Amino acid sequence: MALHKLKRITKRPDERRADLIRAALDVFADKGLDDATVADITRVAGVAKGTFYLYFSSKEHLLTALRERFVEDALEHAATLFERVGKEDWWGLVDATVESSIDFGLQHRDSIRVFGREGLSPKTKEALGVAERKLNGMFAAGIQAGMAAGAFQVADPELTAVYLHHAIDGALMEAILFDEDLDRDRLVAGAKELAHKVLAPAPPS
Amino acid sequence: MALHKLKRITKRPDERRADLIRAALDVFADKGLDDATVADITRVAGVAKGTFYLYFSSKEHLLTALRERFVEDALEHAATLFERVGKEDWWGLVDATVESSIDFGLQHRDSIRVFGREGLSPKTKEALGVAERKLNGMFAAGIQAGMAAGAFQVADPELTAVYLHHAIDGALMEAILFDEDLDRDRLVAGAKELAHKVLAPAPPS
Amino acid sequence: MALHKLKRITKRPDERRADLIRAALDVFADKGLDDATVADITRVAGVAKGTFYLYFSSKEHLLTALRERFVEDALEHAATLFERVGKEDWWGLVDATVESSIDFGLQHRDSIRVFGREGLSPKTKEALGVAERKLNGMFAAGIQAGMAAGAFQVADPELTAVYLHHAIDGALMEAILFDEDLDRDRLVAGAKELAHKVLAPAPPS
Amino acid sequence: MALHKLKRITKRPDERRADLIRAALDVFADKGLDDATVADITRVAGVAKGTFYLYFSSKEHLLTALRERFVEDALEHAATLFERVGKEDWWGLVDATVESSIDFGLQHRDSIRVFGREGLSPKTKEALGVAERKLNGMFAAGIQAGMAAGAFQVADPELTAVYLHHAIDGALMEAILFDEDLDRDRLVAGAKELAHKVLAPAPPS
DNA sequence: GATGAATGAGGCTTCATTCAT
DNA sequence: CATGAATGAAGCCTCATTCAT
Repeated sequence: MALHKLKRITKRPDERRADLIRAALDVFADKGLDDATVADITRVAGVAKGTFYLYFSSKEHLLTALRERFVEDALEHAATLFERVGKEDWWGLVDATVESSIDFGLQHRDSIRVFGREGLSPKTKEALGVAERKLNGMFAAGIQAGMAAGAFQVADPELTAVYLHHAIDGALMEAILFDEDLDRDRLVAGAKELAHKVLAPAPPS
Repeated sequence: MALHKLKRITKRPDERRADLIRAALDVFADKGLDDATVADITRVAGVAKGTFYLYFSSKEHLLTALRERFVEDALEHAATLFERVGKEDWWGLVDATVESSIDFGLQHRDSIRVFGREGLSPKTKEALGVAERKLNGMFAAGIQAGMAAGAFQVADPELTAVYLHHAIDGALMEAILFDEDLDRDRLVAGAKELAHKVLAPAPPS
Repeated sequence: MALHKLKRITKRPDERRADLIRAALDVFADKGLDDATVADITRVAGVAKGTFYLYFSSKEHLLTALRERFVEDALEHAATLFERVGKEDWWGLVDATVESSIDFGLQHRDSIRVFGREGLSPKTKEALGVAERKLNGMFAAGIQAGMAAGAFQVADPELTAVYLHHAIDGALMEAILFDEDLDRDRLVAGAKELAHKVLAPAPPS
Repeated sequence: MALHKLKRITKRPDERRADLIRAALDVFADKGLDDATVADITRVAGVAKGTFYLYFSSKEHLLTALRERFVEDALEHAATLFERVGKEDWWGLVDATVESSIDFGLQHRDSIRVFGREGLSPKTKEALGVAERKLNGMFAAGIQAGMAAGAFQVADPELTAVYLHHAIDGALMEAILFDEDLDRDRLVAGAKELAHKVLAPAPPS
């Protein structure tokens, strides 16, 4: 009678869940949010299709979970940086922010691959747009603080925050997506130079 | 109540085709490439589903056609700018390039909404990646020419091209996608300032 | 205003109709009844799609027309042969029947290609089945007449008619469908030999 | 009244697969290869439409599977017969071959109904044509062996194989398709008589 | 917990037929 | 008479989700 269903490994729920998330990130990065199927994910995770629904109530919920985790991480990271505003040397802060942002991106390449790309698609506009705006707000506030302190000088702090953010983010994403072996240090050095030039007060000319 | 069968209207093929392209761009921008259905497009275009296939052999082919048209336009636009390199005042050229790029983006908001967003997704990576690289190459070449002429000074011209490109592109896209009423002039002024600061030789300090 | 719709040739209705029938036979033979589209037919016939419906009220009707014409021809051909029964030498009649049948098939290869093949499919079962039975009946009657006259001798005249009919028909069809250059004389000689052996009285042993 | 959602029944894959094949053969026989829809098949099999694709990747693949199975069976059957060539009494062999062929056809009436009919249509020409030719080759070889042994005598062994094959096959198919109650023994007796007469050496006359 | 067979809504595409020009 | 753009029903196939084991 016994059909000998071999492999029927039971794992701790959080492990299983982690497996599935890892697999999902993999597959999403590889095929895109829409082309990735639940079957793809479970295959990569090495579980049966039904198992997916033991951990996530739908594909959409998994996405939301992933997105939220990523957004939280990003905001937390930004908050950590922001806390240092005013407490230390402005240019050191700029360097630290730039470097830390790039490293944050590199540490989260998986999520970046997924959300950076389709982060602006209609479905996720709302979700990520808000976070994006918060980030921009924090950076803009930092710039303004630096201006108030006489360290920086830009005509339009908010817009500058947006430009710097997209410069670094966009380049990072391009590097992650296309460069097989991207040069982290080159990226960092370039971004620092960029930020310095942009934020520096105009020479007395 | 019944708004059925509003009598069949025949149009010249190029008009119908244009209708469909307009509708497609609309719908794609609205729902995203994958969530947009052929039925959505034909509904917006005011034709029957079968009519779509009189003009495009598949949803995929329409996408390709749209993408190619957009890429061609963008490359042509860049080529036009590039032709002016070396023939005129460098800073005037920078301003013109920045302004023209933003205006190009605004004129093509529809395509930007569609391709800017999902332009880096796995399915279109190949297609748009190549064009992106060409654009970057042209901008980098322009920067190098300016450096050779002693007008600009940057440590890493290629990377600078990438950063500037993404700064302007990203900000433009964000503006197009989120700002109900985006301020073109503010965007242009900010981008000019950005480019000037980034490309200007360091002051003798 | 005038769009200069060039080619708008008007032909005599019967010519047009003949063109369409020729084209249809071609296309049906080439792609099969179901895979052949009305568009295929009109393209081959060199007319617009709408024109088809000026001459046939539907694809089905065209098929019916074709089928009927073919069946009529076949029955008439058989009737002609049958009229000679009893009026002449039995073996000469056999030879003439065999030869004439093969030649009839070769002259109608187009129809054979179409109807021989799908003639037994559910849709046409009724239509061609009846004709087939009539033909068999006539051949069987001929054989019985020959037996009554002492010329032939078979155990089961009806079944023999069926066997002979399929032998010749099947081989002919196979030749038409697969043999690039089928040897009509070889086919005829073989069929005559076959018929003679089958109908000849058993030797006194 | 409502016969909806009769609770989902899970079966062993091979059973389900067999159900679907049975249903497919039924439906194909009933409506023809092209007019049969996947929905027809699943309705007869008593499953949802999607279930079909759990077992066959497309309608076309199912057809291929069915066809291959049938061709294999037929070739194997012929091979079995052919092995006996030369090892036993020639006329006994003829009788056995004829009888076995008819019985094979009757056992496979389902497939015959489907493939016999549309076996020569353009789409399957290639697939079945090759097998047909192989079969003919084997029968021709058998006849030639019998001639070499002095048992048979025909002018054109290859052509004779073709004629005999089509005589029996065609009659069998006609019987299967049209005769509600076909008389197997009559068919066998007639075919034996036919084969004997055709293969027998001419009387010294 | 885990499995994977089963489901069915919904998307893409074809093509016989219609109809305004 | 002739055209060919337009229609929409109908077929194939995918995949998120459910459920019996």
